Amino acid sequence: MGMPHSSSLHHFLRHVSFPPDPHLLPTAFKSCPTLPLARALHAVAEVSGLARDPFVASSLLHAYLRLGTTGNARALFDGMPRPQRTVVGWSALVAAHAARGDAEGAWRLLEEMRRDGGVEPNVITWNGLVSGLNRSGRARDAVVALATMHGEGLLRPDATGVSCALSAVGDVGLVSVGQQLHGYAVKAGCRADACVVTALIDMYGKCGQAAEVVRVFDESSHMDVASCNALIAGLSRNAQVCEALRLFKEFVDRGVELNVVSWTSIVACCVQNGKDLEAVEFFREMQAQGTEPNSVTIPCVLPAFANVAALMHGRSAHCFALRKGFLHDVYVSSALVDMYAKCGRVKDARIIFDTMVSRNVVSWNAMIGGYAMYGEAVNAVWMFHSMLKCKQKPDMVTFTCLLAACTQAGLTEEGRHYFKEMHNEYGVSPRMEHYACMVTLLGRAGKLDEAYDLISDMPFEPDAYIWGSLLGSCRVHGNVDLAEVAAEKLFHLEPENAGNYVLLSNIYASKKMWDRVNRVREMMKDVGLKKEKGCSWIEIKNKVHMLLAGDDSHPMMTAIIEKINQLNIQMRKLGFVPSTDFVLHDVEEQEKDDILAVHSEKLAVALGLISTSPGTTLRVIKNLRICGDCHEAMKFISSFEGREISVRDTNRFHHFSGGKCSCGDFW
DNA sequence: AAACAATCGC
Repeated sequence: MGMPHSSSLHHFLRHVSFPPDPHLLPTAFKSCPTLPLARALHAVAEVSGLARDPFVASSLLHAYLRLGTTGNARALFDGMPRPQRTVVGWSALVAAHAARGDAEGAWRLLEEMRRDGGVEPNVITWNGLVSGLNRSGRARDAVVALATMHGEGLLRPDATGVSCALSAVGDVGLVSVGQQLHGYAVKAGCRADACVVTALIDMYGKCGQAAEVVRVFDESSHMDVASCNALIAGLSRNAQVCEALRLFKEFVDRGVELNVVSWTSIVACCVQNGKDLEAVEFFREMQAQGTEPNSVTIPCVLPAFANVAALMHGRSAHCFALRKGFLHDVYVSSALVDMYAKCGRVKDARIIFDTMVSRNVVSWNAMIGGYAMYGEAVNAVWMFHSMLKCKQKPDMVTFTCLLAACTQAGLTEEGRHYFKEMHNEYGVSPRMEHYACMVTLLGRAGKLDEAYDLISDMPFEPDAYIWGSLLGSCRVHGNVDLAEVAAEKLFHLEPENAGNYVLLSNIYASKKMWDRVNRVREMMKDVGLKKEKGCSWIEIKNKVHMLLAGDDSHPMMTAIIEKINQLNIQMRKLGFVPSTDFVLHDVEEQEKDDILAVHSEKLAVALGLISTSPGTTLRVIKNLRICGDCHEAMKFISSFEGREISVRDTNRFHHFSGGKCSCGDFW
């Protein structure tokens, strides 16, 4: 219990008198800022005999509930004479239990008020129950309450009740119940209520009904900012990012009074749909037009900075959060931990983590995942054990991060151990991503048969990622038989993924099985292939640059290409031989200009080299895994340019320095 | 007596 905010304390003190006054006390309780003060004032009321006054008792009951003690409230309520224990008091108690996530306690109270109190719950009791359960994250219980209420013929809620109910239904994803409520709202005549419109949009959005989201919005007559915001969020949830952007611009043009939620929503929308640079731009724009970010905006925008390695942007968000006192917010600090880790500053991530006032499972996972990205498995394992010591229960993401750390560092035994333990000790059933980690872990250790057995014993159908991992390991260890099994599955699961054909063909080539190499090439011609475009980001002087493989639209492209040619000459002199293993990878690009076939990370590094002063560390982020050829090249470049170069790919960090990589060529 | 829109980690 901290010190009350001085202005609320002053406000409160205006209503305290001595001797206590029966008309003043209820006002005092209404504005009472802390529990100890409420208890003290309760004692005063008790001694003076004013506690028996129904208004005094009722206001004290609500003060106790507002300040979070159901125990004191209940004791007070039980001490009240029976006629004073009305549906109002019972409803408040039910709502308070529900709001704390205590669904069982709320149901027990509901029973008790009927049986012992002889009081029937009304619509407000039910609304309080549904909305409380929903707000405390127990949407499922809220829908059960809703169904019970319906079963008892009590479903006559007003606009507020319908809004609460829709919110709960949306969280559970029960579109049919949502439609019934929609119909009810029309009949009850609250369909046009602003809260109901917003709640309907929200519900349809959460239930995956994008068309309904737009329809409800279009049918609403006035431009309510909350419903505009719900529309953006609903479209974002359903991957309709272009439509969301279009409508947001329209809101701006039509002069809708956008608020901080609107701007935060569009930032979140961009981040959730892979438009990180656009998110950064909206974040800038919101501040330019005078809307200050709040403690929700910061964790929304930080993943965008993290995804494009915008360390400077991330740092200024950190400073802003510090100035505004947002660092106490676990969402803000957890997002900062992740941002620093992903921007190459795992030590700074750790400092944030260590100074956090409260941590949840997400904070721990961000830190463990951070160490995993750096291949620092020892630290990841140490964090995991600290987490257990701090009584924080691990969840499935924890084990994904932990197993990934073991995989990156080649800790085969430890990985096996935690995979067994996650289910046996912590009751977390392994899911696809855990099996994928294990297949990679075993595959890298050369235990291909064991990896295959694990896949065969999986309780659900393995996905392409699993088979892809096995195929990759077969490439490393030259296992043709298992490679063919894996490739067969992959050609079925994702026939258009060029990488699988390339891998199998490379395996055949390494065994000099040329007829099979040709057969795979024929297959590649028959199916329309899709290759994900390589894309890299680098932050130079507070600006993030995006470089695309095979795209020469960057304004500095001529200088970049010149630098790459110069690097190639120097590398050859130092004995660099382009790896033949990756040649087929670029087979389609052969006809194009050689320069356009340069991978995006090389373009980013070349741009970094020519745009920063000597010795500056270069931080590059890439959307795919770094290829072996680029990996070798980076080692050479770090050596003769005297630069630290860090490349974060989809898997982990590669920190190149003095001709060596932090991954030890193991990745 | 109660209420709608935006948030962190795979």
